[in-house]
Amino acid sequence: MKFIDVVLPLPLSSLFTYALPAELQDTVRVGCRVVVPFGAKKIYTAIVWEVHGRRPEGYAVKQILEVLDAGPVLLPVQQDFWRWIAEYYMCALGDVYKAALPSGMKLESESRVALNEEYEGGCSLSARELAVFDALSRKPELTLTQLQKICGDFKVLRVVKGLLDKGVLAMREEVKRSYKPRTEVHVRLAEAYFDEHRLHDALDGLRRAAKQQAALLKYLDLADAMAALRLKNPRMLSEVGRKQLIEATGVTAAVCQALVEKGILETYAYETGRLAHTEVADTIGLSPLSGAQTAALAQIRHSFEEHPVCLLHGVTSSGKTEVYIHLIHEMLAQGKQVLYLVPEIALTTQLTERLFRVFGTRMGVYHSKFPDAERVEIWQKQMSGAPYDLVLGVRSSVFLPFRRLGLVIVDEEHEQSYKQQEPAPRYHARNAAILLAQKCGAYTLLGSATPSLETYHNVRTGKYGLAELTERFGHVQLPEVEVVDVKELRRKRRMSGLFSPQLLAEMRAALERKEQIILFQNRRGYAPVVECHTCGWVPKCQNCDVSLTYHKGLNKLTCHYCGYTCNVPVQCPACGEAELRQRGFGTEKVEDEVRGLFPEAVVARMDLDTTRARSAYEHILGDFQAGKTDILIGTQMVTKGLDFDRVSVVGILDADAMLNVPDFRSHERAFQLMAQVAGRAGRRSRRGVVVLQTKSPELSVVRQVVDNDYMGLYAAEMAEREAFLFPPFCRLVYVYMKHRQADVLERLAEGMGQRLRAVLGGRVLGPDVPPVARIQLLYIRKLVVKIEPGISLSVVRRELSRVRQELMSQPGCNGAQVYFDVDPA
DNA sequence: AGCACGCCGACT
DNA sequence: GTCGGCGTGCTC
Repeated sequence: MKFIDVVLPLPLSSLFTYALPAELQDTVRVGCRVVVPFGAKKIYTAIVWEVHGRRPEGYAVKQILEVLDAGPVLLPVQQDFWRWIAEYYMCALGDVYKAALPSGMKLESESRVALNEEYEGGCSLSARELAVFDALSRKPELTLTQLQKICGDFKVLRVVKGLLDKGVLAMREEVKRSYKPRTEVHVRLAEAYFDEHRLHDALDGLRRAAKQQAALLKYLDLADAMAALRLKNPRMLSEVGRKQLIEATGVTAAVCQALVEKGILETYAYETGRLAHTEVADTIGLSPLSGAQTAALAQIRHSFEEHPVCLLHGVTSSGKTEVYIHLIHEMLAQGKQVLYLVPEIALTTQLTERLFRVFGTRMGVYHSKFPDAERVEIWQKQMSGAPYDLVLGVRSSVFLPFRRLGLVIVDEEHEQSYKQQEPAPRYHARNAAILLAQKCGAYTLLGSATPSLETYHNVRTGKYGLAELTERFGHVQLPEVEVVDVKELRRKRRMSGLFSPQLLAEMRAALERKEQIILFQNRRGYAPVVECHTCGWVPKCQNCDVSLTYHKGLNKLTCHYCGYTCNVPVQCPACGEAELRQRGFGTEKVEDEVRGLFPEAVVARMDLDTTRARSAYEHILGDFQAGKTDILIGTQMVTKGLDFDRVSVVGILDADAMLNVPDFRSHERAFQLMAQVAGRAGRRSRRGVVVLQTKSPELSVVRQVVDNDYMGLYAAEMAEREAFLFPPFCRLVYVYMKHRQADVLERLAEGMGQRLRAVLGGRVLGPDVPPVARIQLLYIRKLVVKIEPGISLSVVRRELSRVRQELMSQPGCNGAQVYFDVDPA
């Protein structure tokens, strides 16, 4: 008897054991997907983790229902990788499974209910039961979700159960296959005609049907049929699409249909797949590198001789991409595969097209905005004998299978979007990629103009190698950064709304020269806070502990945490006065003012609100690149990896909004954002200008942005981090606790803090009330655990898990959530 | 995560 | 009295 241990797509850390029916003993292998029953009624797609012969004791083992794959969908190294993620980031293996596979590969069951045909009536039904009965009389079968929608005013499940007991209803579980291969109708010669004589007879018989005869001849031609016929081997026929045949013959579909009805040809479904097959016509070779780029490439190669990880530190617009391309080219020449990671928001057509021109169909793109079916096919292709050699992808593409991984590139390695926040696994794709590469014997190249302190620290301590690009491509100068003291100007009443005279002058000059402008404000909406002029009342979200943001376009107040939306009150509910005023500003207000100040300019705004639609992002960028837009206003979306040749002015409207974030990384992040957006300015012909508006021009970060002084920032920040013990001088684990009731949470958090301090002492700080203390009706508390070097992280993790277990098993903790964020971003 | 079982308030 | 609410614990 054989048994399998499987992973389920649930937040459960243990494996579950199932029995294999005798006929499946040999087909099931580690890494295959199987369908299993779980609990009273659910059915899940599980992954086979181990096949063994040990009968478990203490419970009745269930059998698996189905095997979905002939071979594994997962490589052994990925099993290792999943296990590492689960352990390191302190989550269940099932969480990793959920994040790793595209959802089309995880079928799940859904309950469907219908009237029981054997039911003969006679039961007296309650009003609710009648409602369910009526709904099912009209439709033959409904899912529980559909039924709930129809009978919205009560909990449908309980009623259904009652009716099941009475025999009125029947219920079944249906496994829905969400992934369907894309097919095309193809035609082939029917088997009966696979004989030259019979075929001749058939052709003769079509003498009076010239078009059918022509079509059949055309088919034989397209299918390369003669050789196949001679060797009597139907498998040698080439694939012929029905549409292809009709078009090539120049006839209507009816002609083809007639041949099918005569039984000469037959149709079948041919799986085409969704991935692009077309070879790119103008696949062009590599662009020659500049001297600096060549040197950087040599540094990288050299560095890889000693370190598996190398940082490419290159100023903005220094042409890092071209260096990557040459390196990728070398790797592919060695028969290796390359994974090229980019932040969520940087997957632009610009980059994709450039890579596509060089690597053509050897490259695949893995993006969460693409249809899931496409991601399924990329996964399948990676497991097949002819995988993509290069995958350009976002965070989750570290989970794709690679058999010959030689290099991982993590572009913009400092980007926060590499860290998954919610849900578990809260992994960092850069660090996960480094580990994956290590497991595969591959190299990792990290690229950034503004590396994270952690990475640069690793360079300094000799853990990572370093390559540098210190000049911009084509010797374009870095822009001049002009700092403007907004506080001073306000006092002198010289600000025009959000704009300083300096910024306005630069904008006017740029517009006159037909050059473009980028305005950066890292906050969306019109105003983040609305306030009663008289009593100071502020509208808050009813689910979260945050003020509501005013959106002028919608004329609504919305919560940026839960999406709650309401109308703007006509008068203050606290004091009855009618005058509400706005505090702070977002991109929408910037747009409003710009349109007022420059009515003749073409203005576009790019933030979460204007890029909801799939293609909006590309439209806005495309128009800007084509020069159709004069002024682009945006959040951090405008700071990423784009090269615009016509941008001569960048305005940073409110640096303080970034600098005042209560987080130990706020200055590092503000520097990164400002340096990146400043890097958008600068043309070949003339030096660009950045106007940096702030109320605190004296801050050293501001100085460092002006001087583009990364090393200055690094030194200053490292001193702070060392003095106050923050990464990279220690590791952090945040313990988050959430509960609907504030008092229960308070007790839980205190208990957790005390118990943790008992084992970890002063390394445990808090519990604290985080800046947003309540989200979606859940109150939040946070403990910070600082782990200095030399302390075993695995020991700490074990203690953390133990204490959570202990505390959660105490009564009164019902409904509480406790989770860990390891290496928080 | 779901889902069943089990224990207490407002209704036929 | 029961229907229906939610707290508790298990799922191979």
